[in-house]
Amino acid sequence: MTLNNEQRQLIEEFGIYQENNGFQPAVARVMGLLLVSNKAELTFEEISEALNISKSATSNALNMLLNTGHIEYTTFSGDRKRYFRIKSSNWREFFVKKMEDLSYLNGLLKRVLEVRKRDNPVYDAKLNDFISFLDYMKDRMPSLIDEWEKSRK
Amino acid sequence: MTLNNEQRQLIEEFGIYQENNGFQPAVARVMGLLLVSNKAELTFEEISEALNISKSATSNALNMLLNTGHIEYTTFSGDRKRYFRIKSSNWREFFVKKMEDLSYLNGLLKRVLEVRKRDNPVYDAKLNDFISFLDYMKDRMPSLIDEWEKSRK
DNA sequence: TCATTAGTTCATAATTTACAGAACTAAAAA
DNA sequence: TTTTTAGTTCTGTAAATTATGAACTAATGA
Repeated sequence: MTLNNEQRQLIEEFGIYQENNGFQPAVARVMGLLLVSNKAELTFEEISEALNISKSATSNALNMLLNTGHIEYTTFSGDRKRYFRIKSSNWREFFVKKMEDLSYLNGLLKRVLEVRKRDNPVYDAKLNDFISFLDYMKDRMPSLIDEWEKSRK
Repeated sequence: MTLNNEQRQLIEEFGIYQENNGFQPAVARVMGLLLVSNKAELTFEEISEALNISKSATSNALNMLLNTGHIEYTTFSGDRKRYFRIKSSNWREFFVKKMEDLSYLNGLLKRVLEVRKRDNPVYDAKLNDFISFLDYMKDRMPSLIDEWEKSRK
């Protein structure tokens, strides 16, 4: 597990990005490492050593990432180790989750409109604008993905 | 400042949503209150009392939200109080920020491709897919917003 | 000029989080 | 059968976060 300085730097930057997305620091670093490393698959030990985190932190991080479907592992017969890698199918899911998040927000905002009673209708109108915008986005998203796929061919 | 149970509930749910977006609990509740309250504009005191948070927590939350451009206030002559409200222009900015966030991620991923040296080209291919997808999204977003605006008329 | 109001700042307390280290377990190897 | 390996779980704690309350400030009003 040799990492050059650029790789180490990138792991940190990606780590901070994912911390801001609500991941624990060590978990975020593991994702960064699996993304940036020259080897696609790394063992428990390699991860623990490369990132200088304890076995318990490594265990915790890997299990969290397994549970949330961010990583997976393969095994080889006659080798007790597991080889962890980023679940590559996950990019699409990641984006879908971002959209679902907006969808959840939109649900909250619709309830806000139902619950509050404002004298000045301008406020409700503005909020309605945003709600309609989010609805529109959600609507268009599938065809947008479609178009992208076609444009690739 | 009377809030019914639905409103209180919604403030909490919106609060948790915004906590997950990186806001402090009290800050998130202040946003929720300003969104859900029947009055569009609330004073320092009303906010502090409605949410049952100390003056210092209120001061801190309001200044944070002012600094980050999430709220604004008006004043009335002969009245020393400030009347805080959500900056309504901000919905658009909120969405733009989400997109910028994806754009930042995309920048990181492009650097990942440059830095790592994978034997199996399939991994790079998959990552390239995602990068190209994000690029495509960023490209299409302005015209999508355009279309939405036209569809409103 | 003194009191009040509206809000800020500071020290500190309470809570949460994030991780290390050690003891442990279960399977495989010797 | 004992040892090694690969990882888990549990306990303690350092550090960070978040909020409180009290003291303070600056402006207004009486």
